[in-house]
Amino acid sequence: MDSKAYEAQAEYFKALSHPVRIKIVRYLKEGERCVCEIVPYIKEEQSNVSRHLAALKRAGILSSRKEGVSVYYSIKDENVYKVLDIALCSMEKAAREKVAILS
Amino acid sequence: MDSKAYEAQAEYFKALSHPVRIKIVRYLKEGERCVCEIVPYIKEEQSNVSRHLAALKRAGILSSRKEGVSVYYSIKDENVYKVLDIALCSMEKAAREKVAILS
DNA sequence: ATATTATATGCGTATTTAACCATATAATCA
DNA sequence: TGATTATATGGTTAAATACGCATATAATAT
Repeated sequence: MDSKAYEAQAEYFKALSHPVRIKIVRYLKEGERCVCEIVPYIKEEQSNVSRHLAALKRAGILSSRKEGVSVYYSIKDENVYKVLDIALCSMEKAAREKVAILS
Repeated sequence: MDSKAYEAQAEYFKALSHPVRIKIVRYLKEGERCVCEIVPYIKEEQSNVSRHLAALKRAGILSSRKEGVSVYYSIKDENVYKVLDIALCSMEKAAREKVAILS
């Protein structure tokens, strides 16, 4: 594995390294949503959400489709949920171990 | 899932969002290594590597153990390799699709 | 043609991150 | 004790990121 590969992988995780972006990805598990649905769900500035969506798209995690005046975003590859779930699992395990150590 | 959980997950991915840290994690797949082995492998400043190691430890991805003057780092939970591998897989898939579209 | 709505983008700023260099700390050895 | 080695940390700086506000763009409706 060469240095470009490490950089590419780092980019992928960088896209997932913000709570708003994690929240967006999880929200889209139910299916594609347009920006006008995502913004009120996320409860952040529209321009801010727009940039987070762009970041996720750049990383290849989301894709988008324009319909009239609306833009619909969706998950490009369901594997991202495996990534999220395994990470969560691992974190829960670590947290439980910490509890065990402290009690 | 509440906002703290999104932040915690984001922290985990932030720890993986740098090429040097990915490289360190992959290197440690073979087993624990001391800083004096990791630094020459990574070929970056010792202080720089030390901080990357600290970041991975803070995120709960690595643990460390002191033996004499040396500090040995190791993977805390092998699940991180599932995370890395699935992410890589997903990226490869996206890249192959791009090739298909362009040809 | 004008107004309206949905989304994206430019700009300024504050915060965070990464890197380097120098130095502190801690363990071992002579 | 003093020197040496391994690792971590303080300070500085440059670059990247996140955010808000204002505005551009593009599609639709009147």
